[in-house]
Amino acid sequence: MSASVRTSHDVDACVQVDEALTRAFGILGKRWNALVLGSLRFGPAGFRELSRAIDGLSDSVLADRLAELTRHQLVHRRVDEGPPVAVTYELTERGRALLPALDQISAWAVEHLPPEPSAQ
Amino acid sequence: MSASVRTSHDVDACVQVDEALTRAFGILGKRWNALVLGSLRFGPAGFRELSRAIDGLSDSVLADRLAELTRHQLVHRRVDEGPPVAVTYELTERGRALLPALDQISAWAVEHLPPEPSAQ
DNA sequence: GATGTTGCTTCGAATTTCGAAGCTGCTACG
DNA sequence: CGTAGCAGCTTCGAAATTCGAAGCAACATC
Repeated sequence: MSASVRTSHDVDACVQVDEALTRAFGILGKRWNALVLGSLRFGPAGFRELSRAIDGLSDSVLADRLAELTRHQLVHRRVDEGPPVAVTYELTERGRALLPALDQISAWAVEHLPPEPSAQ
Repeated sequence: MSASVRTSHDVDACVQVDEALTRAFGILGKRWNALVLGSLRFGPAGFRELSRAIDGLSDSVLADRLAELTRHQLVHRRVDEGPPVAVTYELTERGRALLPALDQISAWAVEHLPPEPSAQ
């Protein structure tokens, strides 16, 4: 192994551990994905509903994010052929499994992250 | 108020709940932040060390991310005036408080997120 | 049939992210 | 001394992403 000087600990070892984290934040690390999942936390919702619920998110990006989350099978796109065709997005089991983690992050923000941009 | 048709539940109510999540993912939702925090999980590390540990992250972005995380007081920048000046980054208490959540996300990825980009 | 709502898509512009290179300060080698 | 190397960044355009506004088809409401 290319063992060079280690100042404190072997950082290279983290790379393995972080592989799962890298995969997770390949999805969650995009600007609105976690918020979309968070908005679906309490039940299914339609496109326009989500668009209004998440402030600052444009339609084009929302469509992109929903497609991505659907592709990763975190949300499911259900089409109800009415006549008034209605599209509903809801979390899959995979998506629901992520909710406890999101709750924990939310709790962390409440406890440790001040509302101001850290200006205090 | 503009109360329109609700298909399933009142999504507007989520906005309040998601405020903490929004704040959290204002930081974690940027492309490398969570990985940087994850790399500091096991102890302090230097700039170059982090640069090599996180594959694909360029120096310019790393500097940006470290500055941001430092501004939010998630990491602490310690300067050891040698003569060989050494800079060390380490998690603050606020940053350490986030680790359990990151571990949970990592565990979720191991259980629910296949290594392939959802192609299975 | 005029207006409004839903579920998107397309467009060009603004913002962000990127990699490569460069710079200072120090050590090590010869 | 001279060259080489490493640490810790900063600067620079180029590429990728994100943005808001507008448009469109299908339907409901007035």
